[in-house]
Parts: sequence; structure tokens; C-alpha cells
Amino acid sequence: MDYEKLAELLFPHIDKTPEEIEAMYPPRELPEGAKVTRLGPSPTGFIHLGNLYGAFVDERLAHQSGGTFYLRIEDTDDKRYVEGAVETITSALKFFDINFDEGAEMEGGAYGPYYQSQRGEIYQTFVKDLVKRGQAYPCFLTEEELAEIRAEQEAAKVTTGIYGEYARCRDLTYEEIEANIAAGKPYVIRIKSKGNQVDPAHCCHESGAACTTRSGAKCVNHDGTMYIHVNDAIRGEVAMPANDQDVIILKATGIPTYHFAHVVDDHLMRTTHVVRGEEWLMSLPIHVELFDKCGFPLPTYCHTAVLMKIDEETGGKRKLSKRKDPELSLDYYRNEGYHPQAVKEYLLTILNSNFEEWRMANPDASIDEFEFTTEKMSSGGALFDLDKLNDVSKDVLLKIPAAELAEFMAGWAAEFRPELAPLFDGSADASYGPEYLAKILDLGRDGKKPRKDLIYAKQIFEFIRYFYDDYFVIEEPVPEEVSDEDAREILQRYLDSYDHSDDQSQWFDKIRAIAVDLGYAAKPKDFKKHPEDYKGHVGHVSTVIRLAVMGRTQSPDVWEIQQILGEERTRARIEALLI
RNA sequence: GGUCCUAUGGUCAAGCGGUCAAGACACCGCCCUUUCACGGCGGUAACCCGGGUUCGAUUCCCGGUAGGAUCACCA
Repeated sequence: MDYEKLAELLFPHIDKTPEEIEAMYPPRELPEGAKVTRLGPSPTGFIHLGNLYGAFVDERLAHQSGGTFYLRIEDTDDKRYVEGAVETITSALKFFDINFDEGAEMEGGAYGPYYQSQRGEIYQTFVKDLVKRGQAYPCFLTEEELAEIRAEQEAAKVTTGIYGEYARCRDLTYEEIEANIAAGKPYVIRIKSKGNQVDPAHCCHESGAACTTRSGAKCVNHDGTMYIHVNDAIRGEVAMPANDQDVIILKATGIPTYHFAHVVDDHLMRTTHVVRGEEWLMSLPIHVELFDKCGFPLPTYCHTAVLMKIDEETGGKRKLSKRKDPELSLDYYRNEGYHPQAVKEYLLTILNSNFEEWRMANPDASIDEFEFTTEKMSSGGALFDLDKLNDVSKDVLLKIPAAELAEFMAGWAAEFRPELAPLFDGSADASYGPEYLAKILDLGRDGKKPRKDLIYAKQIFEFIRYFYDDYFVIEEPVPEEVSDEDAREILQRYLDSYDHSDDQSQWFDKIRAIAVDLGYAAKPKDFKKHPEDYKGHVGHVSTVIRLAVMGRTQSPDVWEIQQILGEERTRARIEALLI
């Protein structure tokens, strides 16, 4: 077979050589040890927590080392394309403060184009070269034939796929190929796998001995099968049988498969670390063989664990699914109003096992100061824990200044709860507004033991809504220790003695006086000791007031709340109950 | 089914041949307290099973079991 001639027959329009392409993508000029990472989403328009998890690893690895993090759109499957998807992806990541240095939709970047759909000529140049070297061939197998082969293999209980004797098109003559093409038969290009049987010419055959492949992976024989050993930055050395499938590298459309695009792009774009989900681990042998055949060095792989959750139905662990689990969608967190910092910080706690420890030792340090390492990543799938997220969020929000939080709340409302927006920007009522909101959010946050009530925007609004008249309602009944008559009496006396300028202790002294006067213990302890002597205690009395002003029995300090509400609103709420 | 990954309390996790097996979240109790939160103190709770190797295995090896991943002209 004249491979040179075959290559020309297949790719007459390709006139560049791999060397010429290679020259267009010179090694990057970066400091020693700098890592180059990339995010390669397919433009389905859906970005989920797993993407963010991975993107975060990419971003940290690159930016921590003075390297480059770029965005490459893997749109080799035209069926999947969704309009505006790239914008969705970049804006979602930007929301979480994850930014690219170069790539799709960005100015500059010497390693583009960053859309795989625009790199056809590049891939074909390398495919043509492979054909020319007898390492790849056209395959005319139809869907029916493929199904037939598969059925045959299943019946014989052997591994399915196109390999060895099943690779029927492998040894087609030039004339046969030419005739097929002339007849207009569609075809794909497959690699001619070297197989995984022991090959003394290529590999070690002394038991246990290993040799290094061109790409840098090691291979060693196991019981007649060649195994490849690759060092994964997260998992350590992983071993699996070498690839023996004549995998497709170019589809009938002339577009490469993920496998081939990955190899060519990550090589040309000089990616040093390939971060991707565990679901790719099994195709590693294919990639090793591809890197080998192309003569490219292997990048460092970082196969991240899959995020899991407990399935309500079965009670078992399972991979988060975008269909069943709304919390997987990044939109869920934006919708609930989680602060991006909180999500990031939580992600970091499941990403690096020593992060929490570091955070406790450095409560005020920026995340950027934490030294993130792939070695500290867990290789098992972590369960997503909403409780933990909430806990982390409380601490994160505590460190954000109230004014900034108010802004965040307003932004959230504008996007997800438009009816609340006028409330927060003051356009509904001049006495409300950003400053009012900031004061509310700052309530009880000062001092040595600040409150940690705030978790996410939706929850925060629920927590503070009584500050806004339109959302103020009496939600609970008065405590059973207090009769209706007493309740009325308490409120009447409270209103009569109310002086907005009282300080906190003057204010509480008055409540205490009312309590004692009506037969309630001045101190809860007295009541506990001699419950028979009292109707209740001062706590019950203040609950009545709390209920009148806040509408609920539980809230932060009443005096402080009243100071924010202002005298007018405070009096009005009590008066409303005395009518 | 083949192959690969994983296996410490309910969850996330330290551990890397000798520990009374850390810590965090959640949960429970007590204290603080006019409620709630915060905070403090304390508590319940774990090395999947079976073989080895070893003076000694949670830790190393083998087997089993369980969970997960993957077997496309999808990425």
C-alpha cells in the first residue's frame, strides 16, 4: 500500500505539514513551573457545579503558578450547539470570579482559534500525516455492519468494538478504497492501533520490567497484555490495559472526535495540565496511544472525582444528575442568592482536604493565599452537603461589609425577585433604601460574638422581611403564659412609656417594671424556681412586644430593631394592635 | 459482563506499621441569655469482610463484598 498516495486521495485539499502547524504554536514563554490549563466545555448552554468545580481547579493551578488559563470551546458535535452558550458559560464563571486569560470570545491569544469547529484544517493535517505514515485508515463500515459486528461480539462474549480481526477495513487495498470513495460511500478515519498484546519490539517483555512510550507513559506486560501506567496528579499512578481499539479520530463529516481534538489541541496550545472528570479516566489509554502516534509528550492528567449525592429513593450514593438535581445547576445558587464567595469557599473545602484547617488558622486571608495542590485532592466522589455549604456561607457573609451585602441583595432581587427591587433601592419608599438595608444586615454583627444569621439572599429576605411594612405580618400567637388581657395591657403600658431615645438598659428597665407590675418575674430564674408565684417572666412579656413589632417570637434584639425601624413605625405597629 | 477507580462516625475528612483513631458539619445535653442566633463546655457516633506479611495492622499484599465510572461517528 502506498500510504502517501492514500493520504493524497483522502486529503487532497490539505497542503500544510505538521511541522508547519507546529511552528505556528511555539512553546509558551512562561516562568519555570508555570502551569497551562484550560476549560473545554461543549456549548450546550448548561453549566453545572461539576464544571465550576473543575474550572476552579484549572484556575487555581494556572494562576497560582503564574501560568495561563484559557477557554476552548469543544463544539465538534454540531448537534449539541446552543445559541449564546459561550456567553452563558463565561458569565457564570465570572460571577464566581473565575476568569480566563485567553480563549474564545477574548481579544488576543496566540494559540487560537479557540473553537474546535474552526480548527478543521489543523486536525486534518495531522490525520493526513497519520495516514501517510500508515497509522490511520479510512473505514467504510455502515451502521448496520457495526451493529452486526457488535451482535457477533456480544454473542461470543468478547470485547465489543473495532479491533483486531473486526477491523475489516484495515487492510483494504488502495483500489478498494478509491472505488468506495468514487461510489460516494461515507467513511471515517480510524487509527491503526498497535493493540495491547505483548509486543517485544515495542515494549519490555521481561516480567515486571517497564519501558517508556514516546509520549512519556510507561508500559509493562501483565499476563500477555500490555498495560500502560500513567501518573495522575490526583490519583497517583494508574494502570490499565493499553488501547487496542481502532478508534475513530475523524468522523464522516471531517470533524474530529473528542479524543483526537484533545490530543492535537492540548499539544498545540501547550496545555501542561489536563483537568477533567473521572469519567474520562477510561479513555486514557486511547489518548496515550494517540499522543504516542503523533509523537507528542503527554500532559499531566488530573482526573477529578465526581460529585455525588444521596438518592432519596434508593438511599445510595449516586452521581449528581442534571435532570434530577436542581442544586447541580449553577443557576440554583444564584437563584437562592448564595454569595459566590461562599460557594467558592465551600468548593475549596471539598476540593482540598487541608483547606478548612488553613482557613481556621487564617480567618481573614484571601483564598488566593491558600496553596492549592492536586495531591490534597480526594479521588473518591464527595457528597454534596448543603448543610456544610450553609455553615461556610455564614462565616463568609460575616466578613463581607454590610453595605456590600446590601448591594449584593439588591443585585439578587433585581435579577430574581424584581418585586423586591424597589424595596432595596429606596424607590418604593424613601425611608427604605440601601442604607436602611445595610443597617438591617449589620444588626448584631459587631462585637466579639457576632450573629451569624445570614446565609443566602432568599433566606436573608425571609429573615428580615418584617422590617418592610408590606411584608410584615403577625406570624405567631402570644405565649400561653400571657392572657389576652395582659397582652393588651403590656402593649398599652409599653406604648405609653415608650421613649425612642432611651438607651438599651433604660428601655429594658421599663419592660421589667411592666412585667413586675403585672405579676411576672423580673428574672427568668426566679420564675423557674417558683413558678407558682408568677404568671410568667419578663421574657414572656418581651415576647409580646417582640410579636407586636416583629410579628414573630424569635428575632435579634428588639431595642436595636426598633432603632432601625424608627419611632414612627414602631409606634404604629403597636397602636395597630390596640385598636 | 470486561476494565478502571474508591472504601475511616449520618456527611466531609486527617492518618501513611505501634495513636485512648484528629478536626469540621449535622445531631444531643449543659452554660451564657428577655427570644433566637452567636459563643463556651461536654456527649453519641467510624477503620466493609476474610485471608496473609509482621513482634504488631486502619495503614502493606491477595481475595471477596459494596459503591462509583466507563465500554458511541457525545463530549
